[in-house]
Amino acid sequence: MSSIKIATFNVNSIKARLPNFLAWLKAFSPDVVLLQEIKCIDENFPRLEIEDAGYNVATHGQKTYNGVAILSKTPIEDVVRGLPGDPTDEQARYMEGTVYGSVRVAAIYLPNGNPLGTEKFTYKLGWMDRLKTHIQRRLVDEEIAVWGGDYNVIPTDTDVWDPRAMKDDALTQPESRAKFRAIHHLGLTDALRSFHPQPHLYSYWDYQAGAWQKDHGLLIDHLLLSPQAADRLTASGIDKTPRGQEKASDHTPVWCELNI
DNA sequence: ATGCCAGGTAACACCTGA
Repeated sequence: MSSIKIATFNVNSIKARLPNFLAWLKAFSPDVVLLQEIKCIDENFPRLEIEDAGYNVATHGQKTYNGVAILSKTPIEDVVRGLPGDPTDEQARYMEGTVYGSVRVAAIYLPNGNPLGTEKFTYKLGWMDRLKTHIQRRLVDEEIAVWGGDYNVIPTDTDVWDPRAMKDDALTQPESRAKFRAIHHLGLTDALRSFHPQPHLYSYWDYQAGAWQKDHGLLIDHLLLSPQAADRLTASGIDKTPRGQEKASDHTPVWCELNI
């Protein structure tokens, strides 16, 4: 029996983050990484640099916005790009692959949904319905599976520094929270919360208004585990180190460790 | 009430983010 560390990290542009990200890979040595907001097409992903660091790479990018990727120290098999359920959806926000032979992982960049009252919020809610339907279908396979990423949902009022500051935000709306709960309650386990139930743990701090220095954060990056993955969960956490560095992403990695 | 900061694109301003 050995264990693997799986981390999710919204890098806010892989090209802008490359030196920081390579330093983090070396220091933290995750076995699998789920990336969001790579903000480039597949051809422009810095594949060689990341392969040189010891990782296999699978990408699902697009120009300027969004984009997800999976990195693994082992080959990435059976890659599927895009979230099923809407053939007209061209935004690169979802991909899956199998790592370590039998661990199914998905990288998720759920729509932000702001501002309320626009088609952006409608798109967010529709995307969440599609995600729930898809996960429900995948759970039938009883695989060791991890759905990790930037869910753009603050699950409860204790997952934000001041709920009043976010009360009109798509991330805290009852509809957003209800759909997140519906996904969670399919039988998934929140890896972070299994070991760290305390309030006011954050994975995101705005660049503006000194949010990092004041610890005015949000918890929006989550790792949801199938029962078969949860049975193997041994540790989890948030690595705040990258957020404190120069040229940081506004997010920081959330990770879990599984026995395989 | 709004902008604050950061990244990308394209162009020397605007869009998006959460």
